[in-house]
Amino acid sequence: MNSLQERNAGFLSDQHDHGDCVASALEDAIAVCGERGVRLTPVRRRVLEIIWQGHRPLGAYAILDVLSGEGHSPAPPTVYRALEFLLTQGLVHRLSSLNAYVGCSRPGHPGAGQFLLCTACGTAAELNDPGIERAIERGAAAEGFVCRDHTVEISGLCPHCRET
Amino acid sequence: MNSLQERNAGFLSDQHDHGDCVASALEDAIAVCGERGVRLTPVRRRVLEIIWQGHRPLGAYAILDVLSGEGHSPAPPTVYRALEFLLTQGLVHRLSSLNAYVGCSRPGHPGAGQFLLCTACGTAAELNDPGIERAIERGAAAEGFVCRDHTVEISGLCPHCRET
DNA sequence: ACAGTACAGTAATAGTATAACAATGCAGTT
DNA sequence: AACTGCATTGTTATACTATTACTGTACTGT
Repeated sequence: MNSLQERNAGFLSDQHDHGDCVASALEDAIAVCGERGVRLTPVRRRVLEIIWQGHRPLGAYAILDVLSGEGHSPAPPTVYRALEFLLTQGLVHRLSSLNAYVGCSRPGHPGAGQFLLCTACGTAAELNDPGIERAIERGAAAEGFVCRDHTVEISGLCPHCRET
Repeated sequence: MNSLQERNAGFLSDQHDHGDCVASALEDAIAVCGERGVRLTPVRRRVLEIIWQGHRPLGAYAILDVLSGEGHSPAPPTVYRALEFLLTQGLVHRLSSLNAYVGCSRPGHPGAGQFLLCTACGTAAELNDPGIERAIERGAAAEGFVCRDHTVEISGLCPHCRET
């Protein structure tokens, strides 16, 4: 199977088996958590799966709704705690311009990534573009600013939607 | 008087007369609104002033608190409507990673800008860095994505705070 | 079995933002 | 000056996002 990174990078084009994509994300998450000695508990795992169901960012309460439809019906803190764990482990990202969460295409790797958000279909694609990162680092350094983290969310039209 | 852009760009260094900076922002706003035939009403003007009181991004409810301390006591929609107007006219920016609002250093110019957010002192500096913008445009184009808008919020330490 | 710790459940509440409708006020016309 | 139309603001209620604080449960190592 291709790496998740390869799969996800190409998902805006048409060769994309999404079933594999979710399964692959989960495998990677299990591996990452195993290496680090942290526990991917059932709730955390289920939240990660739900997020990976689509390439659309999902709000915390949308995740909660899915869980509620499964007899589970947890309260908000349960979901937020799972999200916090997944964020800490680098398994999901938070998109602050949408108040929503999306799977990380390079589980366990450091770095914030950049996101292409289609305003028409709602999909999010992750970039890890060294050119963008360098430009940001330079721009910050020119002001004497030390960069610790960054949020880059680009909204527009994905290849599919720009044609319609 | 220097242009607002010049003043603001240099505000992380030490030559910065903040009184002038607010006055200048207000003058520019009046000019921009005049040219466009839109009305900078008292509420809108006051909200803009409050935002320009500091280079710290301010939440909508913090603005509301300031207004309440002036006998005014408006409800949230009043503030949000003023903010919406100011955003539309390019007089303020919203920082979605902070749910907060900050004055625009190039009132009336198009473009989203990039922000340096100091996690120690809370100041926000705006960049309009063509290098970052080009890198983003390229990264998006490489995925066949049409870029309409972007959010770039860089957190870290400003020149003052990195020394302590 | 036991203690210690991490995890999840639960209830309440804080913080951010908007919908819907009523009232007011300004601009241009008669 | 009175009238009309539209932009603006007031007001109430509510939606949406997130966290605090406290309780209970289950896994880990001894």
